[in-house]
Amino acid sequence: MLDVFKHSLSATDGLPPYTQARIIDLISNQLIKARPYPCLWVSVDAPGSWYFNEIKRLIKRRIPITILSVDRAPIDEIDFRPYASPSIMQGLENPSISHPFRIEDHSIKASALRVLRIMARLKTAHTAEITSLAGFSETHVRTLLKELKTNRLIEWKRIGKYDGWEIKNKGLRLVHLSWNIPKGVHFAAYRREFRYAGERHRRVARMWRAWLENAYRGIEIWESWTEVSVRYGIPDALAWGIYHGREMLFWLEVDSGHSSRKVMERNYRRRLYDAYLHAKEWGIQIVFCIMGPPWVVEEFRFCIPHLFPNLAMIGHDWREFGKLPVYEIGRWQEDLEGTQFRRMKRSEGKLSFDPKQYPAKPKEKRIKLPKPKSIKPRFRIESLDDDYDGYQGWAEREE
DNA sequence: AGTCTCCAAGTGTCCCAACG
DNA sequence: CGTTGGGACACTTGGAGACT
Repeated sequence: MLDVFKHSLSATDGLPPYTQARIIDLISNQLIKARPYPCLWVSVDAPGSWYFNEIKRLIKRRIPITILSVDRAPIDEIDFRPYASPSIMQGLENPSISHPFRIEDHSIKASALRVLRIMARLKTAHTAEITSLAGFSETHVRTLLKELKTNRLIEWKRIGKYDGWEIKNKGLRLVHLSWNIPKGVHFAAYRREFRYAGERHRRVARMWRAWLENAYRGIEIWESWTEVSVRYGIPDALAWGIYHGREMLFWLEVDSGHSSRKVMERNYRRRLYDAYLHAKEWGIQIVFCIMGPPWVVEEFRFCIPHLFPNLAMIGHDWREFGKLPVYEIGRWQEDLEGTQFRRMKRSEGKLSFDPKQYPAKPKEKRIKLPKPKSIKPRFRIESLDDDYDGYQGWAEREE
């Protein structure tokens, strides 16, 4: 007799598809240990097609698994892959993971949990950043944060230059529970972000959602994540939603400009090609945005190997929040001339500082390291497996 | 100057009961 | 039987004030 277990997830859980896929793998591993012939039914609640397709692509199939949208149930064994024996359907009456998370069992509102989940990925953050990622109003997020603080799930403390929020262990445990992370496994995916490197870089990436909503009227962002792996490259931020009735991805790279042009060129050629492959694979359009100081944005045009049919490339001054150039698929657009800073510069004459006369720093030295554990190359190109082992390494070191 | 907090009022949606 | 409107709820908007 075989067993079918059900695992439900939603795109609004605060995790990108890659991380959800890792959870599914962890659950599979757990089931292998617990049962002789387990099968897994994964129920995915997500709009559009990209999220669903990514989950499907990213999971490892160690046991028979079926991935279905939330409104469907497996009908028979051929829904599973690899194939399961027909007898599994006997267990399908009311299958589930041992104790699936139900929010009603906990004294927390759905909106507060959403904020807490975001905190779990960020670890420490300022209110504006959480607001942007949550997609709620600022005041509402504030009240939610206050509630979370009263429940001792997060705390108010000094983060860098200003005060901010940090998730506590209790909060982390609740979030892990809410994601149905099996007990006893190392799951430190929330440490995707480096903590002390590049204040501004991190800030811009976390504000990506709010930035887009400000710049493009009528855009609907479903979710936005920072430092997310999409197999092909790791965008600093990735927003997913619809614009003009079309499902799209908005890929952000923030570049503070501390690398040589050669390194820049090599990195962006690779990254643009990655984005192109991803867009092609899923038949969607991607807007690839570079943000940084003006000279970096200007330099970017020389890093474009050629124009891509499903990729719009835009560049913008990272000091000017809430604005972006109008994009056009298959083209490169920047709006440096239109920014308040450029106008100012022109009226004042030449800048006294010309970054181009200074030698470029090697890439590895661009991150300041107050703590040794924040060592993390900014642009890593490695396989998924390496990446995942990385998580575990981090988790072990910190626990 | 840039943040965060508190407060009051306003919008939009859903449910349900009363009314024509 | 359909519609109407009150209440609850979740969230937004805007403004005053305080902290650093």
